Amino acid sequence: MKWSQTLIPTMKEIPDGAEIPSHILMLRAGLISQVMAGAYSYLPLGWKTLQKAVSIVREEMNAAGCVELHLTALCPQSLYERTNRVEAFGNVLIKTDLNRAGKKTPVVFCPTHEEEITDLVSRYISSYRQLPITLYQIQTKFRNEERPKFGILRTSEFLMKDAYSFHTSIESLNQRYEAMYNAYCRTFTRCGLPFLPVEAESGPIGGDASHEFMIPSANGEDKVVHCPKCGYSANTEKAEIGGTGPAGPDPEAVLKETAEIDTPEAHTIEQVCAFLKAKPKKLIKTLIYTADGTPVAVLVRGDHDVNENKLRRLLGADKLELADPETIEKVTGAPVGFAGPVGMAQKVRIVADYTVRGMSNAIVGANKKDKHRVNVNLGRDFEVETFADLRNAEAGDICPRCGDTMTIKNAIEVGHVFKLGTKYTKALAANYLDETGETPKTIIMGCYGIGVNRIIAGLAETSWDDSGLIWPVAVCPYEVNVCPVKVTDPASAEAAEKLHGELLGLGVDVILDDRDQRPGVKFKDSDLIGFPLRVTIGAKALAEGKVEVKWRWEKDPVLLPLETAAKEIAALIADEKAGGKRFAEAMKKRQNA
RNA sequence: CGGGGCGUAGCUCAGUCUGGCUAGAGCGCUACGUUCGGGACGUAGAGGUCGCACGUUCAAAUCGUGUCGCCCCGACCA
Repeated sequence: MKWSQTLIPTMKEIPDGAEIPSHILMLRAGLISQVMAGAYSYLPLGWKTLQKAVSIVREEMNAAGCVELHLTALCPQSLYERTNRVEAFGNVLIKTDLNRAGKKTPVVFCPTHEEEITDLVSRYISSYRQLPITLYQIQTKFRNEERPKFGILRTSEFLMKDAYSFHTSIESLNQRYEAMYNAYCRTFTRCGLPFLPVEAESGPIGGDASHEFMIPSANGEDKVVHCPKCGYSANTEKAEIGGTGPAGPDPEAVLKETAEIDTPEAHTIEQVCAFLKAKPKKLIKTLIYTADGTPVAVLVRGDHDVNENKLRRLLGADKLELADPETIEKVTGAPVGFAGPVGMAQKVRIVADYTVRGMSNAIVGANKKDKHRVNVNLGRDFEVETFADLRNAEAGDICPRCGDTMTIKNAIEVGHVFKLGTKYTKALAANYLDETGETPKTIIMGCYGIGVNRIIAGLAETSWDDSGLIWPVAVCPYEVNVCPVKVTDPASAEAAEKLHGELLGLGVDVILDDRDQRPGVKFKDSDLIGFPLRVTIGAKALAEGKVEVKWRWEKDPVLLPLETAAKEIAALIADEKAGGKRFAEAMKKRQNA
């Protein structure tokens, strides 16, 4: 490809509104262009890069024995009603009506495809002989994000590889799950991404049934808990906290007289702290939940957050939600914001996080409007039915596996593997007959997603320097940029054309910067876009029959003889494309620096 | 949905507080010339309903009300 014949609108300045590296650099390098909040067009360079990620994903899926198909992006809403997901998705689901002959058909833009694929399977698969099977597609997904942000990291329209496996047994599902897990590791490794598989909240089957693949990055929206010693990694919804916390309050602590005090208009932790000049750590947060309709009081330390998944498990509840204001008023006798555990045990069950056991002279709501109670102590002033790990993990918490201290870092989620069980197959009657040919059985299902755009965004977010982006050969706009310093010099132009042609013939993805621009402009653009390899053709070296070859992440070029340059470059590229070792090493160096 | 910020040339922005002549700069773009190994220079040009609507005023980019859009923080996120 010749530069002058494609569209590469690079920018010198930081576009208004872009704040994080991947967003700024992808816009500046002319890879993407914003259409509206949460929707970006892929320009030629961006599209090429994305397609390379798509190819790697496809190759690995095929190698793992998955079968590609293509479902529709539009789907009748009735299908989502059968799985109750119109309500579950709520505002995230983008709905519209098809108007045909004056009759309206409600349809949705698919935010995912469990419904469609399961419906398909229910119609075409009916025998154990057809199972197991794993079907996948690479499709645009639509989700009405309340707040799209960070360029292409969070958009309303995005490309997803979604795979679904169907089984007759848990063993078969487990096998497939492991195969997919490994395929994901290979995929992200090939893409040059520094990924971290973490345990995620598991589905109805329980156990280690779900993993997310994360790219550690300061601008990631998710938080992962990581133990540097044993490698335990989990997202914050899932992360267990080691140990059972303190056995009781500090024995040295002097238990003070409890008292009720006025705290007018202070109904948040923040307001109470400001009013009493106390730290959130001194407060016990009392939250009223309803578990399958029954109210329950949950206590955590003021600076902690309740983990609803842990709470749900402890209570064994199907439906768990924060109680509405009327229920809270009925249970506590006070408006929202003044709940406390004193005297509440008679009314509802009280459960508490382990940390609460170690608190003394705490501040709690007084169950009266505009009143709190200070110097409250466990055992003397209130009782708790059950202590458990009920909060989100924090940096410094104890690792549940090895007992060491854990850290927390931000990360971008690029993939998710999940054991679904029979949630959708049951709802959509996807059944099969086994060897006995008797009662139909429900198919067991797994699902596996990769956010393909996020592979690109993840690379752009983690791989750049002051001059611009730095792509690995496996995922890049063009592998080689042939850059004649002066196109008006016939010898240079001719040599560049020749090399460009030879590289094309050798299967190298090459672009020729044939623009009549000053060298500075061409070099800056080349670095900004981040082509892995640049071949500079200048008059001086050319006079000796040489060209300069430089990796984007290296400082100095290497001189190669023009006659053999094409072959040598093609070999270099093939080698780096297969292993990505040079890129990985350079990335490690940058991260350490 | 709450809080904050911003809409002026293709891009980045000044001008708005304190209303007033033909609305500006840099980059980019067009033409010509000089340049040519890390974002050159000169000359001449093209390019704007100042987001939109209504209002106040002799007069609105500037003031008021409304509305639309974009960005950030928070809430939400199978």
